Amino acid sequence: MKELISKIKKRIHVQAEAEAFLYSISKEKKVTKGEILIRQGQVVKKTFFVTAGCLRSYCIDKNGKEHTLQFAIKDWWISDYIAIHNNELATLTVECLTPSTIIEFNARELDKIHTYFPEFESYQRHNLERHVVSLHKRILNQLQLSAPERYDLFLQQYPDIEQYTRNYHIASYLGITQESLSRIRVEKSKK
Amino acid sequence: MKELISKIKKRIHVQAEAEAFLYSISKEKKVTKGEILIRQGQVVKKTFFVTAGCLRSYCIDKNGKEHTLQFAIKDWWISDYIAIHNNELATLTVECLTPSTIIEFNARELDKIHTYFPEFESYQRHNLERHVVSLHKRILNQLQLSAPERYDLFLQQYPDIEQYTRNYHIASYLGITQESLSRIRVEKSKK
DNA sequence: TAGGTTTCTTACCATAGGTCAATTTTTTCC
DNA sequence: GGAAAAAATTGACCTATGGTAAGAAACCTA
Repeated sequence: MKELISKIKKRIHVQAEAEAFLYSISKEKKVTKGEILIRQGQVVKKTFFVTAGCLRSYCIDKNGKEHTLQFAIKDWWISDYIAIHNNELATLTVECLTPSTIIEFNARELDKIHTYFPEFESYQRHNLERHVVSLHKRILNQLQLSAPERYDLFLQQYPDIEQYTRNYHIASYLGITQESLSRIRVEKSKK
Repeated sequence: MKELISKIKKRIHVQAEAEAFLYSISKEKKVTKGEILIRQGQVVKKTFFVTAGCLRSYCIDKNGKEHTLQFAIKDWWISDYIAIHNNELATLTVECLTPSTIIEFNARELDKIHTYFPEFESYQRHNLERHVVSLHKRILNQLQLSAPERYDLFLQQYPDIEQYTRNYHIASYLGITQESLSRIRVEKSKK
């Protein structure tokens, strides 16, 4: 929790009351590998800040295949924002990939911080802008790059993530099968 | 411009001063079909609100192929947010697809509205949240749907856009070639 | 409304990546 | 440390979509 607060403090002034509020609505938790924090089809109340380890969010399509939307490592937030924003049931599943430490927030409560402490508006707006930009880039990459190119870029962008993930997690993020990823890795190692 | 202000007023209170500020930094323009508002590689200073017609943003890859990131019709914003946010040269081109009316803003000036009139922070945060959600959905659709399914969904989501666009605009949004889209349309009409 | 340009369609072939199944390797956990 | 489970690899084959090129249709614009 200290990490999160000091991260916020780098960008805005955090009053003692705001800090206390954040503490009051959060709970630090250790989660084990394989634990499911949000399950597709259920009500989503929580959002998570990762302080150690790695989580991912994914959806399961009509053929039972998984598609990874996001990985979250230290200092990232993860939840099902589609469900939270639209007030719908979860379309995503959030799964813990390694033993991790997270801070759990009630999403509705957390949202109130913008009302109580308006300086958080600008903090959050900035975060969302950054997020939008990274999503724009991801979409453009998906449209214009081949599978091997996307994999190379992924390794650059997330150099540390392979230690946490299985190959099929990465494949399902890149939009290919694990078999294809395996072949791409073989080709790459030949060079 | 009235449309934009009344749109904002639906969500927050807009002081007369804020309204005046918006007027002072904007310019309503008519643009013709084919006009380029932002060109890949150039400095991006402006952001556009569409009041009539249709624009799109796209990038050109190393093989010269276009990939559409976004269409913008009435009441949508469009620019190269990657460039604006990262203070880089444009990676996108913004092109006018039909005769359109737009309101042009200097992006830096517009950003100041959040400082001068903090109630716009929450307005903008809400917009960004919605945008993030729609981008999440687009990524998931791209990962899990076939080309014909993506096309069907596109027609549902943008029922009016076909009147403005050429088929290859849509194809490049869906991540397929115009020839493939043509074949998909033939199959669809057979049913 | 003619002539040129752009867009769309179609046919044929090519290919990236998918599917399935068998095998090997790695991880898990008692 | 070793059995069982999970993950990764590999090979043979398949399929959705891409590439190319040519002709048809649509659309500007004079």
